[in-house]
Amino acid sequence: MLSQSIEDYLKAIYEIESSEGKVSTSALSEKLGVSPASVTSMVKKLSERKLITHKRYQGVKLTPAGRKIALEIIRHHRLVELYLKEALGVPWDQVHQEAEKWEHVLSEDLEDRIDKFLGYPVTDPHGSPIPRRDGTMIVRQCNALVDVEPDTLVKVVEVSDHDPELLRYLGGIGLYPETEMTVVSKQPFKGPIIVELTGKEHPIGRNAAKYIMVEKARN
Amino acid sequence: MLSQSIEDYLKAIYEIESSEGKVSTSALSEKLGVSPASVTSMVKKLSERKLITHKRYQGVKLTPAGRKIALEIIRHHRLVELYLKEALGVPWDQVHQEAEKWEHVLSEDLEDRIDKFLGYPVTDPHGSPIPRRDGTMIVRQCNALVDVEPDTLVKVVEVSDHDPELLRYLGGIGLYPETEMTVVSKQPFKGPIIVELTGKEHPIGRNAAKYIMVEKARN
DNA sequence: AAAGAAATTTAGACAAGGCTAAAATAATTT
DNA sequence: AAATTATTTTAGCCTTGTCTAAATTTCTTT
Repeated sequence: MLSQSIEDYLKAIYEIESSEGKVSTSALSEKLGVSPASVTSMVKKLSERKLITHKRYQGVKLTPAGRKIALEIIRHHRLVELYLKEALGVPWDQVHQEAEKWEHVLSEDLEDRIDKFLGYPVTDPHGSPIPRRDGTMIVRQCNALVDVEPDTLVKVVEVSDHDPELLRYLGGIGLYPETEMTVVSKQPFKGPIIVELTGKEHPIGRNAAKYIMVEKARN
Repeated sequence: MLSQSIEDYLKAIYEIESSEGKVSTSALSEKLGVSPASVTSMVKKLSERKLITHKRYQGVKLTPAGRKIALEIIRHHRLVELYLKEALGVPWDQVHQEAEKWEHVLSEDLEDRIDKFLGYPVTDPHGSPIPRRDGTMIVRQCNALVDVEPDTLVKVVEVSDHDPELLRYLGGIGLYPETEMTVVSKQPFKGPIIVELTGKEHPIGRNAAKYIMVEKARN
C-alpha cells in the first residue's frame, strides 16, 4: 500500500509532466505546497522505489509503474468528482476538494460500482478525460480559449478545476464542457475575451481563458 | 483538525465504554491492534487535549468534548455504511470496512447530503443507531440472543458488524434487523441456539448469539 | 568568462505515531 | 502475607514526511 503522500506526489508529477513537460523540484514544491528540500527527499524515495527516474539538478520523470499509479489516482479523483455531482448534487466548484480526499480511500470494488452507476463515463464534470482501469487515457485535441481568433465558433472541451471562484463564474454564465459559444472579440491591452453564449455576451479575463480548453466547432 | 489516529482512539474508547464499562489500556491495545505502550502514549496526548480523563493504572474516560467527537465519527461511519448499501449496493458484510476509511474524510456538507438522500435515517444496516448531528443517540433496549429463553418470539434489533463471515451467514438465512423469529431451543452443552424464521429452523452458535441483539416481539 | 542570481541538494532537526525491553504497579494465588 | 502473574507505564528507538539553513550546481547577465 502506498502512502497518501506518495500518491499525491505521483499525481502531481503526472500533471506537471502533462502541462509543462519538464518536472522540476520547484514546480513540485509549488504544486504540493511543501518546501523544495522536502521534494528532494521524497524524490529520492520514489526513485529508489522505481516509480520515477531522477537526474540530479535536472527534472524527474515517471516510470511506467509510476505512471500507472498516477493514472489510477486520477481515475479515482475524476470518477469521484462526477459521482458527487451526479449522485449527491455537489456543485461543480466543490467536487474537486472533496475528491482530493476520497481518491485515496476508494477500494477497487467501490470504484467499479461507481463506474457502473455512472454508466462508464468518459469525462469528469470539468471535461477532463477519466483514465480507464488499464491505465490508458484518451486525450482530446484542443486549444486554450486565450489562443483562439475572434469570430470563431468553438465548443468547450475542458475547464481547469483549480479555482472554485472561476468555476462559479463560468457556471453562472452557463459555460460548461460541451457548451458551444462564439468568440466575439479580444479586447486590446490584455483586456478580456468576449464570448457569446445563449444570446448574451460575457467577458472572460485572459488569465482565466488560459484555463478554458476549446475546440473548433464543426459548422 | 484531528488526525485519523486520534479519531480512531476516541471511537474505540467510546465503543469499549459502551460495551465493557471500563476502558483499560489492554482493551484499547487489543481493539486498535497496537501495543499497550503505544496506547499509553496516545492516552497521555488525549488527556492533555482534554478529550479524555485518565488515572494512572486505572482506566480512561471520555470528556464531553471527546464523546462529542467520538459520536461524530460514529455518525459518519454509520451513515456511510447505510449509504453504500442503499446507493451502491455494497453487501452488508462489506460496508463496515469501507466505512472505516470513509468516516475520516467525510465533510459536513457531504454528511448532510447523504443524510438527506437517505431520508434522515435512524439506524445503519446492522441496526445500530445513527447518532444525530447534535451528538445525541437513541439507544434501544434489547438483549443478546444468547440470553433469551426458548419459545419466545423476538425481533432482531442489531447485529454486530465486526465479523463479515457471520454477517454473510445471517444474510443467507434472512436474519436482518427488524426480522422477527422464534427462539426454538437452546441445545445443551453450549450447543447452538435454534431459531425459526421464514418457516425454516437454523442453528446459531452461542458465541455468535452474543452478538445478535433482540427484543421481545409484541404479540 | 566571470559574477551574481536562481534552483537544487545536503545536513540536521522535529512531530506523529508506532515498536521493544525493562521497570513499576496492581491483582491473584498459594 | 508473600510470591507470582498480569497490567500498565517508562525509556529509548525507528520511520515518515516535513522543515530551515547552508552548501552546491546551474542559469543568466554583464
